[in-house]
Amino acid sequence: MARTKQYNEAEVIQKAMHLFWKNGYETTSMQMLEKEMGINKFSIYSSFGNKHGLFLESLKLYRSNVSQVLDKLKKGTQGVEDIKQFFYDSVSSSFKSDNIKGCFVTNTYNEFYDKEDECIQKQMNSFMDNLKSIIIEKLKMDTSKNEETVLKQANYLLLAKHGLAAAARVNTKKEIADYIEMVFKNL
Amino acid sequence: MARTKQYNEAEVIQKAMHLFWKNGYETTSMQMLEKEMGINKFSIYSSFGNKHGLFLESLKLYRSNVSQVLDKLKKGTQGVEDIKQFFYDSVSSSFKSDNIKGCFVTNTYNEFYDKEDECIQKQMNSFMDNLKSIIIEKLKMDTSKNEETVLKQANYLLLAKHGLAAAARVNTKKEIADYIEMVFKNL
DNA sequence: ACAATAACTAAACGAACGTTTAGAAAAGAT
DNA sequence: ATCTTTTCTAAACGTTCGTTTAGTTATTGT
Repeated sequence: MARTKQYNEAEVIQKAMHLFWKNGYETTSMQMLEKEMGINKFSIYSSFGNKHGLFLESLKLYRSNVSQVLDKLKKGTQGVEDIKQFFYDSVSSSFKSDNIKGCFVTNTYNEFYDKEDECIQKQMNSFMDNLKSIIIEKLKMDTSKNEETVLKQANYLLLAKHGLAAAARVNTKKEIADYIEMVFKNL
Repeated sequence: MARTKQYNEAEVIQKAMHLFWKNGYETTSMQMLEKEMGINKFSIYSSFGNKHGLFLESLKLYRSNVSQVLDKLKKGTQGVEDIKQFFYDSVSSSFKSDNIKGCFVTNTYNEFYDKEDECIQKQMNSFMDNLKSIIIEKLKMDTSKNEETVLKQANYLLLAKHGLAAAARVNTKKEIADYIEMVFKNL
């Protein structure tokens, strides 16, 4: 046969993901990706097609990482308390090391909102829809709430989560903790 | 003397501001600015130095526009209710016409957060500090709140405002109204 | 050991970016 | 009306972008 790859695709995607996560799509250049991933442009293109393909793989990896946190939320039995814990879990990964970069999905959502990119939009919407249905499920555990209240609170929480992810990039851990506590005070 | 300018600087800044507001700094190209402002690149450079200078002028214009809303907040006598109204006022301009683009300052804050641009950072910080002190002032109108509570709630509201501005770009008017109502439910 | 084949390096591609510049057009002062 | 001065047009500047391509290196099966 022939020569074998000198890099592991899963490993280099992870490195690409962190770069995209930190800087966004447009700001991250192929040059930066080369350096961070430790492989040549040619290798990137032969493995992932193009920059966009690499970004999609990074998004998928992020989602699969985050699915652990979502599973934990899904399996919870404490309703609103589970959601609150999910909020904390969501931002906790932003504080590992010194890289505060919010939520990759939300960052992407903000960057691509008016870009008309079907692949990305699809990923975003399925993520958000999934999250919303889980939140509704948790809220319904409190049977005293009627349908309307549940939906209103779900919308509120989604927006709070969105805002939190955006704010997580520029605020301190304490400020964010205070914010989460206040958000759930209202439920 | 000689030929006179065929455009009004104040007018073209306004057009530039809307473009930057909608797209952010990097995404807005000189080509787009030429088209939107209706003048040539040469004119832009002779009036504003460079793209960065034009952006700073756009930010200043935005702040001076927004200062009306801030003055209204400052003059309010109803404490928390004034802040709530300020939240509504802040997003209302996003719904004039179909251009939902959040808060220009917050958008800029997010884009420039890790860019090390002193001029921009300075503008951002002075805006945020100013807003925070006004919010604290309003919260203190309720004399039953102690210093600690006031500071905590002010941080909460700033973060909520930040998140709101980010979310305003992707959410509907109703979702945003629901969010604001929930934010102020127990202050 | 050798030929075949895939992975690698590095240079170049066209396009778009922000910025500059040389020359044409126009308006006020004399 | 002419001269002077400034604005405007339009083309080109050097970089950087994402992407491609020719040529070299290395590994595997025979």
